[in-house]
Amino acid sequence: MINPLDELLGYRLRRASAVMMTDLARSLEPTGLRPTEASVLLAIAANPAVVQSEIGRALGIQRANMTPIVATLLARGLVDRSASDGRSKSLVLNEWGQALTREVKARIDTHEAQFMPELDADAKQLLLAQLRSVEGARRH
Amino acid sequence: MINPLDELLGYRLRRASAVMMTDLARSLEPTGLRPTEASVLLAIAANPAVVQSEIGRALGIQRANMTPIVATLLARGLVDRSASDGRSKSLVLNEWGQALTREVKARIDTHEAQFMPELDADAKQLLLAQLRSVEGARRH
DNA sequence: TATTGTTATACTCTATAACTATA
DNA sequence: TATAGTTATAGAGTATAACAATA
Repeated sequence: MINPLDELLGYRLRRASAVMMTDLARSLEPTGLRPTEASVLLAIAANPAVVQSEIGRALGIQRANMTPIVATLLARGLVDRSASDGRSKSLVLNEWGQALTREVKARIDTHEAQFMPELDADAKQLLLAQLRSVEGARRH
Repeated sequence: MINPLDELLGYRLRRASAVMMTDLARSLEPTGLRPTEASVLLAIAANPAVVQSEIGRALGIQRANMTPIVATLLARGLVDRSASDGRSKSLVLNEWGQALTREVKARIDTHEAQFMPELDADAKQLLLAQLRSVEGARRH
């Protein structure tokens, strides 16, 4: 059967992304984290005392959707939260969060390596740059 | 703020794909079709009398999820369905479906062009090939 | 036995609107 | 007025299991 979408950038991105997301979800399963939760965990790890809404802006997650994600990380005892000013709340990883972050990073590294077998460092950087350029070509 | 996901292929694919999917949905809005429905429409157009389950296999849509998509296309009067054998059902576009397909193709072309400003034909083919290779590197 | 299509259902991610409290 | 966080809700896409009808 002819697939008329084969040559479409948007379609290829969607399929490639779906494959990697499915594999990532499976790779993270032993940590009990979903991809979105893991991405927030890594963002907190890289930016101690960051404010919740700022993570959302950086990761493209809306404020309203950050709430249950952070609630999950708090409920699992990975993150500590304290008032930054009266309305903002700073997030930091505690000891368990840091330990789990190391495991998450290792699992993501293994996962990523599965999908870039034949690309050298330069080709990988070019590919990432092209993807950023696609993302940045957003229409307004 | 540092985004520790910036260099991850999976993350860049996800973000780029999300941007294009959002724009595609908006580009298709005047047709009343969602991206998934449009993709099935194009698949039928390219493969007259194709069977429903085969479209699903080609597009990565499960049988169970094809049912409501095809039902929408039937309800909109774009597609005709007839028994292929006792259990399979052949799908063809009728006159309205063909007309809407032309509009969908035009809108997708415009949409795609927005996101590949500086790539020549060779670079585009290379990029598509890399995305196929990512997709094919699926673990089992 | 395997396949087609269907139904029902659940989960993940995303989107919007409205509310409070603080700045 | 604008921002941070919350709540509630809806939609779109995807996933699985079970079923009837047919190959």
